[in-house]
Amino acid sequence: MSLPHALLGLLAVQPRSGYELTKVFEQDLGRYAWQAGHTSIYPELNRLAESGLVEVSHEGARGSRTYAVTEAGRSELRNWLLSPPRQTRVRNEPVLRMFLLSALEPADALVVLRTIAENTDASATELRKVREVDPEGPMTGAEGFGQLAAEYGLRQYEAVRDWARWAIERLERETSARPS
Amino acid sequence: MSLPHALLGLLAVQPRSGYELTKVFEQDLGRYAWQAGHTSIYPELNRLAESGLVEVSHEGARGSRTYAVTEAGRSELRNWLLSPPRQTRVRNEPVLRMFLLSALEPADALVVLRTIAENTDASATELRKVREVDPEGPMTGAEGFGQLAAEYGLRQYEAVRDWARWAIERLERETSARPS
DNA sequence: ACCTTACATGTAACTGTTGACATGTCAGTA
DNA sequence: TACTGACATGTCAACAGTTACATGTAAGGT
Repeated sequence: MSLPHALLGLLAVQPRSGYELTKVFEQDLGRYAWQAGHTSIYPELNRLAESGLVEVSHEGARGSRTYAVTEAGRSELRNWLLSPPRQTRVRNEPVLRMFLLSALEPADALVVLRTIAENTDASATELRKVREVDPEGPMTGAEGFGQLAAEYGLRQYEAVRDWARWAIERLERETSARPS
Repeated sequence: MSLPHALLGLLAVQPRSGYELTKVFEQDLGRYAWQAGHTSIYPELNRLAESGLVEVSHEGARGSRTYAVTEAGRSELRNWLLSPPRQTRVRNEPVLRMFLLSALEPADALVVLRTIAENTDASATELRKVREVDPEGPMTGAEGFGQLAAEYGLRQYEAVRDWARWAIERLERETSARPS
């Protein structure tokens, strides 16, 4: 149940409407960290408002409501982020695929590994461009969010790519050394 | 819904009982890739057996049933692993925490980052020891599974640690450069 | 004989999430 | 004026996953 904290965190950086929050979850946040659709977000915002952790700071056109964290909400967020990282539920399909590679014959495994290496390398290259738009921008606030995220994603991609290359090399060496 | 494929993959490496599969999910697989308890595994095994993708290869003591993949199951697994990686559901609390760091004041963010850097460094050191037990073991089969997993986990930890150190450095530089 | 621990499998209620459905506003344009 | 697309929020049924409950066997120690 991290969704309330995710919302609290986003609203702590700047007040937003449910619709805007939905958009954020479609970007890097939902891509790397936590995914949520508007059908989860709107009810959760109402719950948070009821508990007094957020409040409607502005009502705009088309019935839009902009939410902002309250002091209680900011305190709850800080509490959560500074508390010991509890055990976490992992559910990562790409990683699962990597784990299951051993179940394939070496030739098939190599095909998959090469695809992984290519895709992650391409993604890393793309992210590097994004990062270079403003390489020395501030790390806190709305832009800093993107900076941290971009750098994290970049390093993730590079790590997976390098792992895939390492695995390919070992697998090739092994296959040629003792062919079945 | 990757659980059936995870089970198929594990059984493709070697036949196991539901109990043994449960144990595997408590190790690295559940730690890095996909987590599942016995209450999901047993019903799923029954479903897979009904669809003919696995079969009971042996019945042992205490009512234990050892499952093995059928040809159909092996084909389904290969299909899934070689097919284009569909979009995946991300749900990763540690990463979410990193994303939300920007919502904290720099001093608090530094505390969290230092903890992350220390923890991931410790985990990396531990994993490096595990890996060195058999650094040149085979990559396929039951042992190779562990080798790939260990290397992947190691590189993940190191990547996160390096990212945290990078973020700490930038944050410190920024804080001292223009203190609020 | 009794107790404890690990082995081994299962059901059912509850909770959380998603997908389909639903409604309405506002701006631009044909 | 009518249409289209983006904006904006919402409900509800279906489904997935977890927790708590439940049962029983085998091995080893006291």
